[in-house]
Amino acid sequence: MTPPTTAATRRTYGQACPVAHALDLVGERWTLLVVRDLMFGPVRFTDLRTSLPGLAPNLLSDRLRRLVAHGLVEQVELPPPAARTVYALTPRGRELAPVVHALARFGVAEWDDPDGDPPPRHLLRGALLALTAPERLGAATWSAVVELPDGAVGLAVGAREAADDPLGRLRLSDPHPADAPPADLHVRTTLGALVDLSRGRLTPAAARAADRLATSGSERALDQFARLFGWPRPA
Amino acid sequence: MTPPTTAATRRTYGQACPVAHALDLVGERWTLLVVRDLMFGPVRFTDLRTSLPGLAPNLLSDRLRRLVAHGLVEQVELPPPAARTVYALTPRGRELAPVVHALARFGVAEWDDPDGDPPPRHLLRGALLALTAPERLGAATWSAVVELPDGAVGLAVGAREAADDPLGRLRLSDPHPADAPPADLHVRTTLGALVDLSRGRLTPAAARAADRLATSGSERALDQFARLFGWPRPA
DNA sequence: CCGCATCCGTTTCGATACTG
DNA sequence: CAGTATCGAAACGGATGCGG
Repeated sequence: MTPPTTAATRRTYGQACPVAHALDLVGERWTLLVVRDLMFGPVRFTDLRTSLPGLAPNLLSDRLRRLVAHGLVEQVELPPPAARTVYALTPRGRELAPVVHALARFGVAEWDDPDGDPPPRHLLRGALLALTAPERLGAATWSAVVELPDGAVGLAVGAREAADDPLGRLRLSDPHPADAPPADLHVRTTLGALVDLSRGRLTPAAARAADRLATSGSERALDQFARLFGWPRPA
Repeated sequence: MTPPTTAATRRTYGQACPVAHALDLVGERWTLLVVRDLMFGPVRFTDLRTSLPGLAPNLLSDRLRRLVAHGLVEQVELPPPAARTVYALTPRGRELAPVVHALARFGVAEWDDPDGDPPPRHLLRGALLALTAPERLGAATWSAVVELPDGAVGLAVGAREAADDPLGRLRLSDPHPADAPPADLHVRTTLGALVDLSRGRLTPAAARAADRLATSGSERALDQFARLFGWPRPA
């Protein structure tokens, strides 16, 4: 009596609802983590394997195939001198940036002890991004270098949205390019301090006193930085 | 030879990443749709069953239990005169609003023929919300009634965030309360027209000419409404 | 009727092995 | 390096049942 299940039965919510439709595309296990790892630029199959331990290769294969089929990801063939094919987000795929960012901001609220349990290097930019609230960006343009124990990340705020960047005016680079123009601001701190600051559990003054924060450079840029990361105002 | 898998292995990503952690909490199948249906207020178990056809009761049970365990949902016992228990988002659970909203905005971009395949009534507010871009809200406060073929939805923009509302300054009510103060603006249209307008595939003038849009009331409120829903400017 | 718990066939996942 | 093939273990989906 089993209805023949025409093999077309890929599990779908099939509701006339935008949320349900979005989850039909990216709601499966691992899919949004794959998108996360494509968010900062093209990567190879193997890069994804190492950045997503626990994801079996057949599943990664399946997820990528499905993302490609839905037009969110494309396979790009590189010129022969080097590694063959990379996966990259399409413009439509980049529209998932707000989804990933919203998840990151939600998840970061319960992130305890980021210093004791630091993310692998390739997640550094994402961790920083999760602490920012881009809607609080002022009109100014500025740049900064954030020096964390694991390395330095560059941060630049442009005047307008960069078309090729999923993140709008914000641009993160890891590692910070050595030949970049000098940044307006240098911040030396730890992820844990940034988390505590953004939650208002720590004031900049207290962080400095505890040697968890040191800054140098433009005062104005620091002001913007503090706003972007939600630091408590000195009042 | 099966490794004993200490039974503690509930599938978790276990990555030191805010996105992965968020998905550990709400990444399972159905979970975010349950949250979506709690977003506009408390509902009963049975309400969820009817608003989520295809979700088996044991799974709904499981999802709710898990959400409660994580502090995102709470079970509220109602006074005896009526239906017993309802499920409601906790303040922490309401912080998922940006996630659901981001998914809705992503999903709505591929929503074709909303008039031919209209969402069930309880999703009307969500469908409207998916078409808005709250970051484009001006400072003004105003209210409107949107009359769709399936019913009228009230929309009110407050001066400040309402603490008990996940949506910030935006407040949607369905059905539009008959005893509410008169709205600044009346909009009679269809979901399909709103979608086309927000995608810039239709101008307000063309929509009026085709009898897909009729408005009355405050010009200023209409201006705000058009901005909020991303209508193309007459220019 | 409401709020689930139980049972069971089907689908998906996860680990490992293997191939161009 | 970039995947495919295989197979046991979970998770899911549907039906049914049962106490309050």
